[in-house]
Amino acid sequence: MTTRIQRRNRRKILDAALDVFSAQGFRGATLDQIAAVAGLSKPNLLYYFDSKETMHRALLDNLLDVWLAPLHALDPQGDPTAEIMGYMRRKLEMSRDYPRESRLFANEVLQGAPRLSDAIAGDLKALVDDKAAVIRGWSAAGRLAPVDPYHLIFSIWALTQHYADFDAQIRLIRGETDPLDGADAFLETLFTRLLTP
Amino acid sequence: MTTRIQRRNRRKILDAALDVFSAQGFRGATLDQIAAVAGLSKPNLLYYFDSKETMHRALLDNLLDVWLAPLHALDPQGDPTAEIMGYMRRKLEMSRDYPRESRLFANEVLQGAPRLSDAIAGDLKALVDDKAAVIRGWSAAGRLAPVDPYHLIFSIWALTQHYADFDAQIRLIRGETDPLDGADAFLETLFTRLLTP
DNA sequence: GTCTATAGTCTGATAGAC
DNA sequence: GTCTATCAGACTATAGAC
Repeated sequence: MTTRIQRRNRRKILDAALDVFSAQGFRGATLDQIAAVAGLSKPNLLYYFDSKETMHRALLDNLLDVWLAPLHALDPQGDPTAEIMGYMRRKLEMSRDYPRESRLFANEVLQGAPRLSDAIAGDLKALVDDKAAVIRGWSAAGRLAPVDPYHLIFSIWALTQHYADFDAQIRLIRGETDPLDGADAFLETLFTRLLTP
Repeated sequence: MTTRIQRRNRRKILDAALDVFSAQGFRGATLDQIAAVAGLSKPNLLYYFDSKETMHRALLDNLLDVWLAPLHALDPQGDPTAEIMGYMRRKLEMSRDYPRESRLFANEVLQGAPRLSDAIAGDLKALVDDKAAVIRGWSAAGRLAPVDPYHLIFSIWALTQHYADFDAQIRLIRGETDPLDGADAFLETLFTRLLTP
């Protein structure tokens, strides 16, 4: 039996954990920091989650569905250029709306994906292989410029996630300007020129 | 007076430290790991470097010169497209030849650039502002397609560093294929199409 | 210069009162 | 359910023999 208070506390803890894990990585984060952000005591955190590891796992499990959704939505029946541009736009929106999730993911992969290799080699690889075949078909039919579908997908990841993951650097270089200001127009031009047959 | 043995040991330690810091981040790394990789005892590490922090600093200081060199080499007198393509190629080579350095840098920036903000807001910003002005001039003169110079530079960083920083993910998706296989041809096409007036 | 031993601190997790 | 107190292990750094 789960009460309303329990659900609320679990959510508060996971939100604080996302704050800290995404900013410090798994080993860099401490339960003290998470407890402080959540406004709860350290033992209280461990009443809701068995361990630091469990907390982190819960975040990654939540993350993966959200992370795969935009690519999942790429429709083989749609217009090729419009579908890929739409995918790019959705990924850029995710960098704007969920920068912490992007950095949580980046921290993991950067450190060799120790807790994500199963998910990446499983669900993510299957999804990418599937959509890569669709894109290859579009190119072969002349409906899209000939491009390597894997590098195309990687380039969308790299360009959109960069704005969340390297936010600190971009801010220091651009000063007052919002890091994402002009990014959509730039990426729109970049991919339109690449994809038009 | 610095002996040959001292120089050799310092180099061995820094190489081991780069291995571990780039793979685990600053807090994730331990002196035990670095000592094991270097083949020295933990107190011996601290004979050559005052602290873990000092070791990390030494790596970052070395890194910055190497990191800025490719953009520094972008020549205002050269052919616009050739200069930018050359810069992109040099950055991609750095991802191939110095992936650990790329990940060391990525780890730092991802965690808010706590130890790099001065260098980024100083030397790096000055260099980027300088080269951005050059690129803007080229576009205004019609020698290059009109592009936002900052986003152009960010896109080169994002696309080239992605192959080093997200290497684990790319390997899991591509299997046997070398992550960088086909990357040069893809990026060549992408930027040629973007930059041609 | 390099080692073993260890001091002192931080951190994840548990015990037990309320 | 939530807290204070605390344990056990890991970690950075130092002391001191050789």
